[in-house]
Amino acid sequence: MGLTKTEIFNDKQNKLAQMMKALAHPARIAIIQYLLKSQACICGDLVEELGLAQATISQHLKELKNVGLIQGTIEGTSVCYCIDPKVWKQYKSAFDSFFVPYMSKENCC
Amino acid sequence: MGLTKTEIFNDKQNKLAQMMKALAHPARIAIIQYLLKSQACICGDLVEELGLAQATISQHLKELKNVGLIQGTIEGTSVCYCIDPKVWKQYKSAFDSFFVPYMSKENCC
DNA sequence: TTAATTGATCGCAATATTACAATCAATATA
DNA sequence: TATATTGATTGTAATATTGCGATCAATTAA
Repeated sequence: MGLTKTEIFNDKQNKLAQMMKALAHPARIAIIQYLLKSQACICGDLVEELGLAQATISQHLKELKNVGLIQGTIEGTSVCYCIDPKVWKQYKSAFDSFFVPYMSKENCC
Repeated sequence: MGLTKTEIFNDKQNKLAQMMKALAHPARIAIIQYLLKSQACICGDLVEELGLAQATISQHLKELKNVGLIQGTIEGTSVCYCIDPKVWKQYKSAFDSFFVPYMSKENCC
């Protein structure tokens, strides 16, 4: 156990859940917000910005990279990270189509 | 360890991460989608709909209840669940304001 | 070449999550 | 009242996540 039964759900559900999971941590939210704001590419001064150890930040960056949300390019000894606009747009539209408006019927709970 | 350092992030970041986490499982995505579609309140025929054990569904429902996304009202022996439109709207707008459009600069990664 | 800087990776410890069988509590039916 | 039905809760096992120190690899500077 401890393992999600992905096989009983459809692709969209699994993908959306994975997207949510990628952002289900304040550090990763903060990283994305930082990259959104400082449009220009940012290397690991995220370590200073957020108050987490370098190894921890590196791990969160890896997770964001794994889902394709960010890219990193090596620049000398440092690595420049930035958001992948294409994937970001995919996320945006996936979330948009999930969050349809909801009106409860009167006869409800 | 194994514990998220919430104190170093701001309220919005923590809250948004928590919202993402609440939906970071295909079963909970499926439950919400089911409740969105069958506007009318639905009890635990979710157990039949999804292929998970009753105890597991109950646990996922509890998590969705904990964040306020759904409500349950007892109706005889069964419990009727439905989405809380107010909270749903809050989620919608929180996600909307996070997913701002992103244009990468040319000089970027 | 040697030393410094940067960031990835490994290994560990602590906690969280997922899933389920078994059981419990409450209501409904016979 | 006795039995069924429904769904919550408990306990347990397996796996995942979070965080960090230590180390490693690559590049840069001296």
